[in-house]
Amino acid sequence: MPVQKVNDSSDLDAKVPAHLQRTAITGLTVTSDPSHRCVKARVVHKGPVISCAQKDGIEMLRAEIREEDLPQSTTEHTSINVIFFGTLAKDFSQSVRQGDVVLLADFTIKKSPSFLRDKRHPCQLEMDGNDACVYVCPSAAPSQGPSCSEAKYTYVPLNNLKHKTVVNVYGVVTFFKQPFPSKGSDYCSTLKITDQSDVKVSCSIFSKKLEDHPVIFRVGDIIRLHRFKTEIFNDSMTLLNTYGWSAVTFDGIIDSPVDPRTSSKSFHFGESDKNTVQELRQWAASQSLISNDPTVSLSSVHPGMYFDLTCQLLAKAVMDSRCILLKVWDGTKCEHPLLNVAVASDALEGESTVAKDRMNLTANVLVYDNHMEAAQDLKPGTFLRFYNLRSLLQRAPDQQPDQAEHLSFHLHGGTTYGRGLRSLPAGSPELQSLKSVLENHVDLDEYDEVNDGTLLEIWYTPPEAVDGEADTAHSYTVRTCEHNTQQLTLARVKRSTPPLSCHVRARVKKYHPQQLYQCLKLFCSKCKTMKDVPDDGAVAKVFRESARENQPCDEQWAATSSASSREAGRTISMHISKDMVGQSTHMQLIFVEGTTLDEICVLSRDYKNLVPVRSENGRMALMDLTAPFLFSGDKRYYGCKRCSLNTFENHVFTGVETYDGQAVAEALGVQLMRYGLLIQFELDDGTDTLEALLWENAEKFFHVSAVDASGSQDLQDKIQTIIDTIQPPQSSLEERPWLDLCLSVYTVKDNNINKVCYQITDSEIREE
DNA sequence: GCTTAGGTTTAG
Repeated sequence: MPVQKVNDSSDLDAKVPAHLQRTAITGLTVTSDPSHRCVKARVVHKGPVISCAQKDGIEMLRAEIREEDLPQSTTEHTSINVIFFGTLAKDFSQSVRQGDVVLLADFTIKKSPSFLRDKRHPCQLEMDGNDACVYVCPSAAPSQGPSCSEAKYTYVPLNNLKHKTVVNVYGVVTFFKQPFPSKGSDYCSTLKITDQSDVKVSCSIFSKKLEDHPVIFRVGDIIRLHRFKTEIFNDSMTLLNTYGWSAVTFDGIIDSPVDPRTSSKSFHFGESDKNTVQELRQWAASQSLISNDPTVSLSSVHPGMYFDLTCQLLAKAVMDSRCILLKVWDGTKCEHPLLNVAVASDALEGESTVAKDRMNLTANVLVYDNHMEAAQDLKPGTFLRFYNLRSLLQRAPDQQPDQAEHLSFHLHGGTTYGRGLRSLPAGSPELQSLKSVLENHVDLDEYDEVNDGTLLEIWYTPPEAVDGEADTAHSYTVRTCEHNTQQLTLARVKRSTPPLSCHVRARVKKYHPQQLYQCLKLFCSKCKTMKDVPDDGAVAKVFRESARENQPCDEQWAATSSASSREAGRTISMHISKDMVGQSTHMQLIFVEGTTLDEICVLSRDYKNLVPVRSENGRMALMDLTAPFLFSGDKRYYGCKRCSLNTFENHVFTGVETYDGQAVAEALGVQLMRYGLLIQFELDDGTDTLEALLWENAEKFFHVSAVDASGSQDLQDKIQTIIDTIQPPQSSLEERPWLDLCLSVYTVKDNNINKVCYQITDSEIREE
């Protein structure tokens, strides 16, 4: 039943239903039977509508009413607190002003929890929206309070606080701790605020509900406190929240929108508040408290610092009962190598950080003890801020003494210096610059995709027993990774869930291809096509077909010389750009037409860079891309048939000192296919066997460049020699050397079926 | 229902 209005105080008496009996406030006791009673009194205080923490956030409002028709002698317990709940609280807030006379019926009588403090009345009245009824007679004299329905608040400057009063204040936060569990029943926020008076006041806020605590992001935020009581502690004025309190915060950035941050559903906020906030922002900007901001980006972190870090969560993992790992970034590159922390892949929640790890962008933050509670709730993608984060140089357990130490980050237990963390809403104005930095890194995801063969996540698990010999015997390979992961048996690796990275020690049981020249592959980084290097028979056929019935082409830009071949009717032509005439043959890019494969091979002994071409309606065109598009000394460069445009746009290479496959490919509209080495090893460590690819890491593994190997028998022999060492012909498995390998376990989609693959990464042949 | 904290560094 809503609040009902009457025009005159005497009408209130008329409204009293016949069955109700008017009762004096002074006479109310806890044992009074409330039924059939009503009270009539003047509203002397009306509080704001607040949400009641103890009653599941139900709206409530507290008012104080005073009995007026009293004998002179009566002075005790003349006023009483009334609590309105639910819709009645809101209705009362809107319809009743301080100074109005009200008639209340169908209340319940409870013991007053604040009687010892306010000495008002041993009881309080509680009015529930469903049953209770309120009649109000608006006061004729508006002088009792402001004309608006909301009470107007006055704010006391911090240098004018008087002991034992309840006040409203505004201030700039100069220190704060995130809410932490007190030794009592509540969470406690402690903060220090200041204002234009330059007086600093400490403040403690107790509340069971975390969400009721002030939402402070950084020093410099503006805070408004309502109904805080003043107390002297250690000769200093302090503020403590008291019944009906509220806290509202704003960011301290000048000219940013004045957006109140609060969990309170109903709070007063008007034009004068806006002004106060803006004045405090202006004043704070001139104070040193802002310039002492401890916020630091990853790019300027140094070892041993305590600092605040604003960042985005990429992934997280619980390490043990007292530690949780948060992998974060802020888009800036750290000057010091960053420590990667070992994690069980099935315990890691969030995206892969491989690409960012490689670029030294991922900070691994170990969050301890009391901070785990806040860290556990964070979802990957969330923006967050660490307060009083510690950076330390650390040596990874398997790290060589001569390698640079890595930077680790610890959010130690405890709350001193405001140590803690909290999430930041994505729309927060102070996140805008961070977000634009992160957006500049979108290409990283593509990078990740290209390198999906090394979806490296670090694996941590107690090692299984590996047989003694394997543990200590000399290894023919050495791992070059810097992460710290335990060595696993192959059996354990096969039981694991990808993606993960691990260390294994195994022998080569078999390898494929047995004909090693077949391990040389061509790979298109654009469409990911991989193919064998065409054999000479196939290439020779393309040359023969192009040369047949070929009429030399005629291009304005080219100087051409032609000669008859041994075969009747076939002309061999060589074209060079006219502005290159007279240059050394090593500096010239020569377009060759009408030759056989054998002939261009002979020519390439004397001419460094040859592009085989044919004529198409008199114009120069590239040959079918089964053939190389460039012969450069011993090397042949191939283009991707799918991705090349063959635009032949820029045949002019003026001033180019050296040609490489990439530069020529770009000029001709060809998508270069890169050389790679691909070998599959069947590994065996006695517990199990598995097929591991050597692909992305193959050049490092053999210390051989694939493109160089393509034109060098010596380098191909070198690869053969290495293979013959790790798997000597006719040897038994036991005779073969052990290999220490870093292994990446990942899945690929093959015909829509997820297939687990193993790839050897970060491992090299030991060069004695 | 009352108390809690009251800034000042973990030690992984």
